[in-house]
Amino acid sequence: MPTVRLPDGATREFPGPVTVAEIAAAIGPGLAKAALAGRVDGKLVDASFAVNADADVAIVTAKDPEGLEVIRHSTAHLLAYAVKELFPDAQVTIGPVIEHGFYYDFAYKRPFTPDDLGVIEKRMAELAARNLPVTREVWDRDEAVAFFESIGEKYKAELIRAIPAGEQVSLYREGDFVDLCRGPHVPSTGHLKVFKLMKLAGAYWRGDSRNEMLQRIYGTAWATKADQDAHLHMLEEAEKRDHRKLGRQLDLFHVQEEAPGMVFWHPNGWTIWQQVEQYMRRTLGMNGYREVRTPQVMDRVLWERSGHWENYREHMFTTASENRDYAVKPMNCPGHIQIFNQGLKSYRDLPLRLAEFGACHRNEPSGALHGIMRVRAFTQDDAHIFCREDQVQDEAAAFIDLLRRIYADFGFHDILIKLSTRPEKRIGADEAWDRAESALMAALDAKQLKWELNPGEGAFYGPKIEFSLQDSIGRVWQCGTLQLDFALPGRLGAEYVDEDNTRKVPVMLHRAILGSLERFIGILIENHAGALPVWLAPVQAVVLNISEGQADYATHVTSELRAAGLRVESDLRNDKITFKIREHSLMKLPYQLVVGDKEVAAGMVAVRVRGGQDLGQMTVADFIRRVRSELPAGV
RNA sequence: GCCGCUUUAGCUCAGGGGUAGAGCAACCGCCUUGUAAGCGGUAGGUCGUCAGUUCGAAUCCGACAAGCGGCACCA
Repeated sequence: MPTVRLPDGATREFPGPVTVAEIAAAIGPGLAKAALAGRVDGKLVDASFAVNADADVAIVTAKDPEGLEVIRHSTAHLLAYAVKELFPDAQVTIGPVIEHGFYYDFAYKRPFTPDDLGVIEKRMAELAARNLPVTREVWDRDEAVAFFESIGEKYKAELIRAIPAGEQVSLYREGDFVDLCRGPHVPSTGHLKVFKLMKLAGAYWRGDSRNEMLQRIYGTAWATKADQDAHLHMLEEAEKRDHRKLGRQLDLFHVQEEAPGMVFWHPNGWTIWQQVEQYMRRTLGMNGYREVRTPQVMDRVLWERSGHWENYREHMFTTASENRDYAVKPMNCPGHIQIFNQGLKSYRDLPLRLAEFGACHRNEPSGALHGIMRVRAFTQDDAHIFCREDQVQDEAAAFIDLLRRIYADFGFHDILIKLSTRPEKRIGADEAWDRAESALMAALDAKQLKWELNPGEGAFYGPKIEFSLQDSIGRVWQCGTLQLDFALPGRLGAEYVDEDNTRKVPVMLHRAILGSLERFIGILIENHAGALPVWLAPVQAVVLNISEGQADYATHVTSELRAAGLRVESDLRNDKITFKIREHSLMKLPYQLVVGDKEVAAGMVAVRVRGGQDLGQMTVADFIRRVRSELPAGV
């Protein structure tokens, strides 16, 4: 006589064992139809799961987040079913739920084509329309291995073999298709109504590049058509923000075949860069950093001492001259240590903060390159803080404050923080790791910041904090980093004289806020969809004359604004004002200043804001005040 | 690096074994213009590169390169 307690607190008694589906039916026919799965004492189960003792039970429908997951998971199975029907000798592997959908990896003798995708999707729709029941079976592990081997599914057999012997495994059957799966799944394929296959890709078996490559099919699935349409619409919007597309449209930069992974910055793009760099330079200067510059190319011997030659050789561009080998720097730290090493340092010199807009080259694998986000030549807002161990916490705290102020100036307020602690392979004594990790934690906790622990993910030379920001469409970008380094200063011979007149090796903090400027500017472009805030916009305003008669006045206004430090162009072309406005609107300029005979007579400008709002006439001085009022406090 | 796809005019793209097409941009005229495209004309490409099949290749085959989507990588 199980008593079932529902989420609203109501209880119901049943005469004997009762399935989740039956409970739903007892509550109402609408819920019975909508029931996809159940939650029994917190555990997600199939609708067919029998409750035979008192329990908390919730009916899971497409409206619940778990329900949507079940739909996506079952749609992945439906995909595998359709593929097996169409391509019987394809082998199935895994098909998990991911954000917005699912994927399924197959092994097949020939690549799937985009045409196949359409055929598969059609078959999926047919199988869904047949509303085939999806049933759960429990098998003995060894029998399951034997079964999958007998039907030629060697990947599945391998997966099950990894499960401890003697355990039972669950299989799900729909029509002629049987798959190993933990479940739960929808009760029948008819619940799978809204899905779309999105793309084909290669993926390594078990995620290991030493293994063979499988073919992955990505799909999206939703509870309602409207949800899916909204998702597809969001993808279109994201595509419009693509920095590669906007980079061309707004004439910011280009890349070309002869320099893969390296950016040609055009005047507009370089202006953005300069705004970012100069802002960072000012801000670092106000926060106790000294800027330096170190060589691009240094002798192999130095890279051998730093350990790079041994560990990161494939990622370094090298060159040779007069029997000497050189490498183009992939990082700035060895160079900064050379500067630290010039002249004996005292503990009184610490902390010493050396900053560099360091142009680095890393020979990234060709497949990793992506627009200006992942490149081979990039510039970091890099700095290294040399300090005593007892200064780490204060330095970390000051860095976190600085980082948050800078992100806020760029309009990013949602920051995600992860602390990565000692990995298995590491150098340095455990006591040093204890102290370093707790110093970083203390610095975070002192700010009352929320952070996540990433155990074992630190660098071999020290723990680190990673800072990610969230953009206007919710995407997360890891930009900032703070890494403790116990190793490199010692390797490269850095030391200082401490209070007790003994020589000690300083602790070094590697830190960056924006990360790579290339990538950060890419993020800014996508975040703002190209419509950069006034302080970053390459051209802040354009002065447009209506007809030739106002050309002199327009030129005069332009030079007045430039004298005030604004980035202003004039457009005196002999075109209709509507045409010129359209062009500059497409270029996403923050302001367009229209001057006709009325403005000349009044000594004013008619101000049009990006987006179309007409502010009417104002004086040039008022316009300058308005623009200045829009700059962030830190700029 | 691996799998798949793509590469035609400055841009966006159509075409497809018989020596290339549109729109926009550019250039030249006309129009002197009031808040997102005025009108007319001209010019522009050895169809990514190399090699093959063919009487003939931008088109078919192959190699390479770059880009794109993933995977792996991201010190």
